[in-house]
Amino acid sequence: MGMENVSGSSGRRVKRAGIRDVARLAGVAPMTVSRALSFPHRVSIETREKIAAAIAATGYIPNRVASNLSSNQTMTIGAVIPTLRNSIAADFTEGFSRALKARGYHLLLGNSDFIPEGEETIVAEFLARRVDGVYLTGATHTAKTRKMLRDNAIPTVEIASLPEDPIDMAVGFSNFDAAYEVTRMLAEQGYRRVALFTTFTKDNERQVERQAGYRAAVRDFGLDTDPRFVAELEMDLKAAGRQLRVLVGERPDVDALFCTGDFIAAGALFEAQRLGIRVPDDLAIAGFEGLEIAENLNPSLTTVRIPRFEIGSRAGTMLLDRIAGKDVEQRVVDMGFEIIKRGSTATPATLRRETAS
Amino acid sequence: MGMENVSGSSGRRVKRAGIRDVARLAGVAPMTVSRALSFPHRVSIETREKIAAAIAATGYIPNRVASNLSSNQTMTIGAVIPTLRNSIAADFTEGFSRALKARGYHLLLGNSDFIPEGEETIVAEFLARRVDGVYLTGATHTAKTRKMLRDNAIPTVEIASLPEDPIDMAVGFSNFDAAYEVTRMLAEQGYRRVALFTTFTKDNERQVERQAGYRAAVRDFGLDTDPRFVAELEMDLKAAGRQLRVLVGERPDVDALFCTGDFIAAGALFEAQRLGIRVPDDLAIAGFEGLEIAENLNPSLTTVRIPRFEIGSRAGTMLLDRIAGKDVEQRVVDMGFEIIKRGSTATPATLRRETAS
DNA sequence: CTATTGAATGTTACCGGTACCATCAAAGGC
DNA sequence: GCCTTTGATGGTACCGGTAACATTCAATAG
Repeated sequence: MGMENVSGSSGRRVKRAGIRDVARLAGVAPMTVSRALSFPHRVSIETREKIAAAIAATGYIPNRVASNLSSNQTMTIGAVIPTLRNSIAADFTEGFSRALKARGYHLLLGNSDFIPEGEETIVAEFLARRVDGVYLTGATHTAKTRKMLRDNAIPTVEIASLPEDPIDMAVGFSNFDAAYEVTRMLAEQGYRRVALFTTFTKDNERQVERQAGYRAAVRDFGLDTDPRFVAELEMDLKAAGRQLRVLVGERPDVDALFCTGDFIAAGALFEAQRLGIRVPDDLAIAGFEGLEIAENLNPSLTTVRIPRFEIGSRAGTMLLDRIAGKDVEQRVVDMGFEIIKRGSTATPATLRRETAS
Repeated sequence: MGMENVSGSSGRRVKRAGIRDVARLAGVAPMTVSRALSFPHRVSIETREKIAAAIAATGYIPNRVASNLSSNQTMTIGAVIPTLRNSIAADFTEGFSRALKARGYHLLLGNSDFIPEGEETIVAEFLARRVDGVYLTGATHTAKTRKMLRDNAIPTVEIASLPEDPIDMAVGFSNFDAAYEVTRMLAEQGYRRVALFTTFTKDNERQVERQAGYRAAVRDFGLDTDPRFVAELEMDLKAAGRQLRVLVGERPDVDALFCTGDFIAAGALFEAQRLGIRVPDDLAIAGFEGLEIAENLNPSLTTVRIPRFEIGSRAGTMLLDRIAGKDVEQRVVDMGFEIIKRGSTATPATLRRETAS
């Protein structure tokens, strides 16, 4: 009793010191040891020192599992990410993770692979593990996921969108507006035949929204609506290159290309270079996300800067505040975006000529 | 008893069903419910169905925290990653995470920010949470980290290097050999003044090894040893561009540049384009990691392909085998690397001329 | 027909902490 | 000087499962 089993490398079982062992050695009650660790100032200095000595002597490592069970909180947040191989999700998570660390919380991670049913399984497991809160990427979830989280009153934050009906809280930006504004900017710069490359829109409302924003602007500004101007492709540089060849094959007169991801845009830009298509003179290219690479490309890439890290860390503080019982005034927080105009979408040559004359 | 507290959104406390509630409703003993969930075939079909009905009726969600405490295993692996904002670490982790998922294990994540003391804190927390195994990035750890893991006999796997004295197990490749081979290849192609850009080597034995491999090859093949050929910089495209300007300012005759990261190489390549330095005619550039972007650049980038995903997943299966008590024959697994020659390091113009004559 | 066996199920105690309440001595108030 | 308050510590039960062992009973063997 008071000693945990440890499977030693030699195969024999060793007992690990427990709080009762520490207490005995320090000549105090187990409860006092517990207090010394959780609320040091509630214990006298001498006792604290005796306990510290006993802990050092026994090599005691507190058992958070037992502590979690007893105190009914795990100091753990469950996070569902589509995949880590995705800079933007990684940045959200990084910001989030830092906010947690600052308050002693830890991150349990699950990959959904962009599949809502996968997310559902992970969330169920999170609930079984009694996480104190849940972080979800995006706003597309199964009905069961939503119900589980709500019925169990789990503080939850959804990242990257602005859902109309959040499960609990959300931090993000308007994907629709951002795409609309990029398209408007292109229209105002004089481009008329603007193509769109998005990644797959299935179960990904962010891409859906971006596509919708683009379409709305195309309509509002009277741009060319050829359906061949819109393509969904894998999040892959090579796929972007391939699709660019298709596009210029079908519509050689395309004058601008909006990609809902900077890597897609980079892939298209590289392919354009290979094809001898001058950017932006023959074709303007705009990206999305504001990754570091965008400003280093030649020409530098016009893009939408998303406050990725900030969204993550804001989500973290909101979630922890909620867990701590503080009132969260605003359930859906819009962190905005910023269009960064760069060389890849300079005013087109035709316009320049007109302006010059 | 048998009911857990749930803090309802309305503030009132609701009792959550426990295994005893399910048992009562199904008319069986709690133990039978536990068995029905863990070893269904050990329970008769009728009983199983009664229990399933009771679970559905109560909305029972098993409490893994209690289960973990009682069974003394958490089905959790703790992973320390320097940062998620790093494609290569993300790929390792992704492969690892998939291997875990296949066997029902979950991932607890901690960021060390490349600081060994940060890692130490995280590992201590992992031990307190009684993770079943630990995943560490790299082979640079504090003495205390090593001691904690060994004394507690925690199955551990170190990723990305081939440590001489692994804490327990390791999966990686020889960073030294890879860098040596790239440098040799450049030497054999006729380059004599080969520069090196690495990221910071402090507490990062992978970069140290790569730099050492480069230096060994420089020596073995009689290349120019000007110390100004070696630079350590941030993992940042812009920093690479800046450093390239410094380099060509100091040594305009540099004929090749080896970067120990593909993004660094890309940054250098973009800057070269801006400076009017032709690649590979004026300057050859080689990268490291084998990221997707490498093959899409213009010219496409020579690089070292690391089996990132495979390293992660192999590490996962090794760790779980070890936890399952299977013997792991090989403690340090070398997953190799592959040099991919592409356009950015074609034979230099001077050599081409000679060859042609 | 009784002993043996094994599948299905039950009983009990325990995993290692902490919530909650009790106790007790010293300090402070009037 | 007596009562209340405060700080330090202790005792006990309990968190919600499961390990280990016990029990029951029908099927099979001898």
